[in-house]
Amino acid sequence: MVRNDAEKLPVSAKEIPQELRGLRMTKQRREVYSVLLRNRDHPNANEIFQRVQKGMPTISLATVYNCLDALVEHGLINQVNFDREPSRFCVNLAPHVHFQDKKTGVIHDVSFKDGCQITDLLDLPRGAEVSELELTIRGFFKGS
Amino acid sequence: MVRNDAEKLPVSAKEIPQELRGLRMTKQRREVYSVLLRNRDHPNANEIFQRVQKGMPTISLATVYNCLDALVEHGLINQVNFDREPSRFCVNLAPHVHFQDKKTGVIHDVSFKDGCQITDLLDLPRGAEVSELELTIRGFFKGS
DNA sequence: CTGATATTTAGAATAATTCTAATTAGTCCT
DNA sequence: AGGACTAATTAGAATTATTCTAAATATCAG
Repeated sequence: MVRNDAEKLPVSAKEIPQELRGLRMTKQRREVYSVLLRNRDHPNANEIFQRVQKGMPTISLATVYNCLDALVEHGLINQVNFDREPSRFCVNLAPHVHFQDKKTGVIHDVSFKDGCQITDLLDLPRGAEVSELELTIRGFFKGS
Repeated sequence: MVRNDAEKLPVSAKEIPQELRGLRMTKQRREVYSVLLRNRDHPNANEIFQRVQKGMPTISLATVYNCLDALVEHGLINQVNFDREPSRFCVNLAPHVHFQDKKTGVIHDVSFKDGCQITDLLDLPRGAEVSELELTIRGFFKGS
């Protein structure tokens, strides 16, 4: 699910304060979060674990999962699922969806054209109120 | 991923021919498929297994997975993923997306308003050609 | 019928994630 | 600062959906 959020993001580890949205920024959470800020390629938990280990060799994979959960819970990151692949994580809080290049596996953030609401296109059942929406797209790049 | 497909569906087991879209209809595949036709509540593999077992007590869970794979491969059913929950399966081949009621867990098929293309609303990267698209929505029903 | 191929089966294996219980770190008093 | 609470981290075990393996069975082509 992707949230709509106008708040300014830290761009580097140094800008991450002691506490963010009520979440205590422990050393481990800061490290996980800053790995996501540094390289926005939608890594999965294991990839994040490997990257964090470089600067913090004693961290455990369980902690990475705990940190990711906490960051997701507090709305600092989004969890992205493509089918049943391992979940990926994303710091982009602006409303967007995901396009995966089937050739390279690379995931692109895709934003909405101005003033567009996906739900306007749908025949939602009467009375249905949307609280989470996830759109994932796969495809190729023309002539590649 | 949900396909666009105007072909008429069998409504019951009796109508399922020997072969469908090049897929040999073995006893097990027919049974799995007819369970999906009978009760269109988006069951997962294990639920399908339990239902099929009633009429075919010797079937194995691995076979249910094999049959579901074959049916998906041949475009007879769709696989539906909500986050990291077990995959669910759906015989509705018309273009549609899924809305899950967070209160009851019930999944509703949601169709598009006439002439609407989701991808028209998106700023897709230059040259991107969509081949699969999955949209899942969760929410509540007003006043419930 | 006979051999070739495809499917089914039971059970083991895999892999992402979660859980458990013990340790460590951080916070809040006074 | 010291002591008591609480929260977070850790290693490793457990869980669970799914896939794999190898043997048995069914189906098809000639």
